[in-house]
Amino acid sequence: MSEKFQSDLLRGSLGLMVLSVLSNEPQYGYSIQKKLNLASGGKVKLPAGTLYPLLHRLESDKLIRAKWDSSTGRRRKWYELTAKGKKKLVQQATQWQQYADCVSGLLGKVAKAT
Amino acid sequence: MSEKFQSDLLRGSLGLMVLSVLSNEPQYGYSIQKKLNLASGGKVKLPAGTLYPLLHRLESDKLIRAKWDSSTGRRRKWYELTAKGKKKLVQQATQWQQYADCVSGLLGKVAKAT
DNA sequence: TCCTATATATCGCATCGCTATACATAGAGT
DNA sequence: ACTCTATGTATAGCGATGCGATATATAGGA
Repeated sequence: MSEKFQSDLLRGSLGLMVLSVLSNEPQYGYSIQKKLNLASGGKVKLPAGTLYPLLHRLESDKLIRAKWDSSTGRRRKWYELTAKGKKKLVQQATQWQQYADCVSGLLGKVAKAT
Repeated sequence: MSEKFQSDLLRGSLGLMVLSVLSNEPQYGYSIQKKLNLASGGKVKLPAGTLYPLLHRLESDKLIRAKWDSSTGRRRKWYELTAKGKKKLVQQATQWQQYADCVSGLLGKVAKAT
């Protein structure tokens, strides 16, 4: 139970989900990984090889901002949303909902047949 | 208005949408293109460079079956679902709905803030 | 005659999720 | 003291695929 979603489904929404997690409070990579896994009921398991390059992309796009912290013994890189990131989050969330509604609409008949 | 969705969103659901269109009745490539565009309110504009390779993939996966027809003057390649394709359609539609619900759930707070 | 729509096809680029690999430390169990 | 697991970040390279560009061919209308 709680199988993983196929990779292709994640395309185009992983960045959005990460931004969403960060909208509540600053997080570091590993905590984002755990939060997403938990919040999705174990369905979204971000491997490190996906997570960190993604965070780097979001940072170079100025959607998030990074800050190292070693004061707690553990060396962690904390991320927080930038103003641009907050705007992007709302924008993309809206677009995602539209897209999901669109696909659901197209699948309407199929879904009923289930 | 009626902008196109970004490419990455389409990943993992384009095949599903094509199967869905074919579930009603056999179609040829160009008609699938037009149907999807229409059914999505102009939001899904499948370029030929996406459509035909996709159809070839679905065919080599035995999800659809092709048959040339030149009797109408126009040379057309008609596609129809195989039994395997019908099964796959239901399966993928179900998974897509689960995924969409999952993402929507994660975006809940953001959506409300809109 | 020319232009647009119809109809299918392929090449090669760019993107990005993932596996594999690497490195480093904290803390618990033996 | 030692080992094992969890924590924590990082990159190289592979594979899949959407898309722009390009090619080819024909029907039908202006």
